[in-house]
Amino acid sequence: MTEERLMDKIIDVCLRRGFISQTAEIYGGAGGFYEYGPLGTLMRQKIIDLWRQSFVLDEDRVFEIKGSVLMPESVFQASGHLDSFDDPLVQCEKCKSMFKADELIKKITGKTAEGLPLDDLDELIKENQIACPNCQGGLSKARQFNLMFKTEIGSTGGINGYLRPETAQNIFINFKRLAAFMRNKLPFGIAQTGPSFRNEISPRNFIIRVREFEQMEIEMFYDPEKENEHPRFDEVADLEINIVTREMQEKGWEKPMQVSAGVAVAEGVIPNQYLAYYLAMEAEMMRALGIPDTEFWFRHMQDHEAPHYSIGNFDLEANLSIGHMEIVGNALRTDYDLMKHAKASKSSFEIVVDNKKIVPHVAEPSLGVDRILYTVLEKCFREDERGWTWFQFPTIVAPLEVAVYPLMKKDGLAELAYEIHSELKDAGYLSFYDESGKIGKRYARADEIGIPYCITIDYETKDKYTVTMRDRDSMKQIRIPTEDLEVVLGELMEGESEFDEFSEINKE
RNA sequence: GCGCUAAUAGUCUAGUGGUAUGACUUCGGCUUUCCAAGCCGACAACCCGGGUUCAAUUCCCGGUUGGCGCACCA
Repeated sequence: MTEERLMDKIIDVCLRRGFISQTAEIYGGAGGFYEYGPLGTLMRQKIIDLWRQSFVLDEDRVFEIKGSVLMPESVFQASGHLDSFDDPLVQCEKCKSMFKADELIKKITGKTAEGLPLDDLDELIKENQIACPNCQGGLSKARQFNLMFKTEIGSTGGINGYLRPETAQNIFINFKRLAAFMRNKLPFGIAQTGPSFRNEISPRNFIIRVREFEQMEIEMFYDPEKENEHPRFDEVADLEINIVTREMQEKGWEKPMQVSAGVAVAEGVIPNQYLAYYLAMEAEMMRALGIPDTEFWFRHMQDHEAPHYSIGNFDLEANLSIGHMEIVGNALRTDYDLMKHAKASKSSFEIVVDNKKIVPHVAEPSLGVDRILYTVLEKCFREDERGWTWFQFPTIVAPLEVAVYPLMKKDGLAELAYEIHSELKDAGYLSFYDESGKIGKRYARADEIGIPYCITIDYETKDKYTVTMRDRDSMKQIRIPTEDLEVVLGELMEGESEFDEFSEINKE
């Protein structure tokens, strides 16, 4: 196939129409960093708003915080993030185990190798014929893994600081105050959105694998004894989700298992209600964003794939043109983080439940804004045989919601159209006004960036106080009284009425 | 991070040891009473640094960024 890749087509539109571009482009760029333009920013905000509404504001015992992006070394020392990745590592070519090069050399030879350059470490490994301690396999060359961005805090560089590799840590280290705010009663959740940073070895695939990314996370704290007493689980129990179990992965499989959240917990497919609740919520959110059920599943990660803090991840994987890609991670972090921070900070993170002191367990849905946004772009992308493209965005994620056009500039139509546009903006719609060129071209421009509705003002608007409204997906047009415009638009956007319910006007 | 490969207007491209082709887009004008029409005009580019050369966008070296493969991916 010499056909242009879907991702390239999407990148093309993103560049031309103000969605996304590379950071520091005029200076040659910086790998793994992207800038969101006017339309990209509007979409991002809508995705975050949608999440905030259903995952935070609709809940009684979930609150959002905003933590610091840069934190002192001690935080990541305790969390375990620093341990494995601030040192030169070697990897076994055979069993793929990773080892700290300097520690391995010291263990075998007794010589201190700390702080040596990579070449010297390689030399020592070769000289002493050091092999993999597990399987005796050959070792790779030493490599520096700085997966966290390091800096110094204070003008004289008093202590080391790191950009956070996940937003979650702010929540764990503030646990005492947050628990007090929640009056030391379980369950409760703390949410956070914001940027996280990972100095990826090899950024790839546009905004999929990047070094700065936006997360939407919740740490849901619950009593492990009551892991199947989620207060609102019955509201999602009947929702269907697609799951790929570990067993299916071992035996081979063709289609994911479709099962309701309730049945999945009852049959032990998903470990508990707290995790299952979020899988169901995420599936609902994906559907709302225009990503069909058939295009994603939740995969139970194999043991060796799960992060160091999780006893089992269910990742939401989307069926993208570049293969299945994790766009949401759902982890069971148990009491791992609270225990680590309690020990390191000499604090106590216990909560009294039924006269017993317990350390809460944590279920964590971690959604990547950038990856979700890219998935929306791919799944809403449409192209016809002429090569014209458009985005079939649901209104809830469309960067602009309505475009207002005068059929022509003259005879006062432009002024009238601008007035209607202003009123729509005042009413809270994301409206866009354009009077240049021919009407057909303006429709095409609107389609390309996925504006769901276009309003055209013509002579009948002046004479009979009606406007035409054009539906992006069907290209059908209806004529409605100007005074009904805001209401009709609202009903269409909320899905309370269908475009077909209104009388269609015939095209020439 | 390794290997291969590429880099020319906003986008896609042609081409060259003597400053660069075309299309689309954008903007202005004419035309135009509902789906990228037409006509006129305008704006706008050789990734960065060094070397060779009288002269480098072109050749060489290094870097950056992208793509593919491997590896990695909390």
